[in-house]
Amino acid sequence: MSVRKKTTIVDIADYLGITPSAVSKAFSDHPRISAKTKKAVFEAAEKLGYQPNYLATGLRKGRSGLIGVLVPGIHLSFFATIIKAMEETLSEGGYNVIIAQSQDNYEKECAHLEGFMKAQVEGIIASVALDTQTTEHYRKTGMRIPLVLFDRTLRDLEVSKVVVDDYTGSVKAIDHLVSKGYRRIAHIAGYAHIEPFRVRIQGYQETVKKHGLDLREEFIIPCRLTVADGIDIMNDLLKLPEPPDAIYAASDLPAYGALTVLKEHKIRVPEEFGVIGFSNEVHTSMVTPTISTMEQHSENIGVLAARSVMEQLAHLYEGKEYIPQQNILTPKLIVRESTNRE
Amino acid sequence: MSVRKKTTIVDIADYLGITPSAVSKAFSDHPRISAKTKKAVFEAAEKLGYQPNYLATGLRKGRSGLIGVLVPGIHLSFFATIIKAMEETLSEGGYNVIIAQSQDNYEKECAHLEGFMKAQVEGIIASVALDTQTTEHYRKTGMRIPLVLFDRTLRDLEVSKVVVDDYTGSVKAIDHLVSKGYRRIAHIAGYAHIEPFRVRIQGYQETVKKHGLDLREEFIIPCRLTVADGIDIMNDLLKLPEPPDAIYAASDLPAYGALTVLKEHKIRVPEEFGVIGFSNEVHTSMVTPTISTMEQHSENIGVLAARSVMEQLAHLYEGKEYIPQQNILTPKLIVRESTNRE
DNA sequence: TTGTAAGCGTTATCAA
DNA sequence: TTGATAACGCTTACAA
Repeated sequence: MSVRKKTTIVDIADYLGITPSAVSKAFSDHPRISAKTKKAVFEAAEKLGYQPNYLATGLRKGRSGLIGVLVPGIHLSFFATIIKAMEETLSEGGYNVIIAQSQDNYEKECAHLEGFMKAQVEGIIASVALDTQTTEHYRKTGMRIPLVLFDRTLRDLEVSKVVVDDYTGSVKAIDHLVSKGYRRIAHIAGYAHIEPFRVRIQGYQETVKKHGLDLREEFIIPCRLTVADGIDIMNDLLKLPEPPDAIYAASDLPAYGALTVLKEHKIRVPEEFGVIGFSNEVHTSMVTPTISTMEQHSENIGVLAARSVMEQLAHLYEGKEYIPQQNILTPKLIVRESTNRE
Repeated sequence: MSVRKKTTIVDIADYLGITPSAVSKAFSDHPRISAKTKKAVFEAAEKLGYQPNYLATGLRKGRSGLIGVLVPGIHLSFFATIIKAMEETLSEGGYNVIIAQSQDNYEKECAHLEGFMKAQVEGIIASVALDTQTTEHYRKTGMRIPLVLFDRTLRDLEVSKVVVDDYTGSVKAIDHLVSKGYRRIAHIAGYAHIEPFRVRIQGYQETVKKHGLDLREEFIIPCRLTVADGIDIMNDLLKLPEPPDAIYAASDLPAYGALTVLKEHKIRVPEEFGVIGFSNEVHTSMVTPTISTMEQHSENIGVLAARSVMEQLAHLYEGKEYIPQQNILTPKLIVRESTNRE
């Protein structure tokens, strides 16, 4: 743990009897520096254990090489998978990734956004907290540096977005349930102020109507989409005078919760009751019965969002204008046991 | 996306007709600066939308405020949970977290370690890649800045570590299986050059011997601990002239893989065959039958590792020596259906 | 209580 | 082809 001083370009310069500026040029492969000097510099760097100091470079160039990634929480496999892909893509692009979690809390979201700005991140990729009702903080940062929102986006914010086509997702889910003969379909929903959940609800409503089924108020239950929520809601639904015969959950977690309740009540899935989730979380293919769901291509989302910031940055540094882009992925229905009857 | 210039302390100084140094002192709550000036500075900062530039501060103070976290992959819920806790703890301590993934690849591990040094991280928390057979790169970084290894540690590296008592974990797992009457226990193992896996193997061997059961070479199968590995290995085991009647897997992923094979073969779990995993991954409590496992307290690991770097850093900046610490957590047996017979 | 000035490690501009 | 110099934004002795 010795705090021996780091070697700098000055050390290399002294060592070789040249100036720091020559060394700097050698490293950046400046055209007007002799091959001989370059070689000498590289060797000296190796020998002295030189590591460039990104803080200094960043300060001088006005570029930190940092991208901030803000998500509700890393423990959710959906976000974990996306971050994994983002980190890989950004890292290949030469960026370092700094990560923060809002824990679905608005204040934390603001604080971390500020922290990112202080750290001089060049761009931000974010998925908004459930508690967030206002767009101001994102608008402010989006005006200063490239901002890409994914999955949990805000409707009236004109920034680049990477989302799945949630409307189509709902349509596919409901169409599927109906094709399997389910008629009284309830929706365990997310909060409508967050884009994807609003759209999923809308898709659910319109598709249910399309099939001529009646649209019941009590069949749409917004929640925080946890396993516990799924359990509570399913219990409540079963107590209704006319309970549903299927649920479409906006996330796989409450879908699983609902499933456990059905099992407890010895209601056979899929024979008597259908269950479909959203996201294709790992557990959906592991549980019994396996849960039908919508694949969201999380890896893709990560890669696209990462590319999107990097593109914006590239444009910016070339002095070009950058127009916010929408990347919309089509979700894919994955039929598993929980709906596959007949 | 306007690139309007950022406001600096100079802007604030000019605005107030004072000097940048006074502004700087006001922000750092310097004792010898008037309350009036401080107030004026804060108001001006607010008004002008000032954000301190951490690159500049970092360069000047020789502290970046960055901690590097290097893990094999974020998608594994074990690591995701740990990172979640780390980020929260470090963020409370005023640090930003930069994340990188080795993808269990030695070269990537080295590259990211170097990247961290260039980014001037103040400390590093890491869990080593499966492919890593040498300690040199970690030793080198550990000599320059505080390094904390967790879970996947290296034996002959004297740095701070946060691990679970893997030996005890094995003992508890085997004792439990034996108490349930299983006698021919196989071990789906990790690679022995990584500490926790070596120790788990050792614990397995000695406990099996302790119970007077015979220790078969073909009952210890090292692998990369994926679901697929679990499937392949279970298939192979069933082909043995004398197959095992239980498996103890060093991870919950292959444990699940093995389980699917057993189900396919209509071998009843736990009646005819016992399965126990390690880590208490989410899926273990969701699948049928639920899988017995060892709780590793991943959140705790994250918090402890985070605190450990911060402590080392604190000591360092106070000029004190810091002695590497070992944090050893005791794993807890979680009995579920997959072993709970009789 | 505040100002002056140097410096953290790099790079860009200009001059040699 | 290389060197001198200033600057990026901030902190910190030291001076006033």
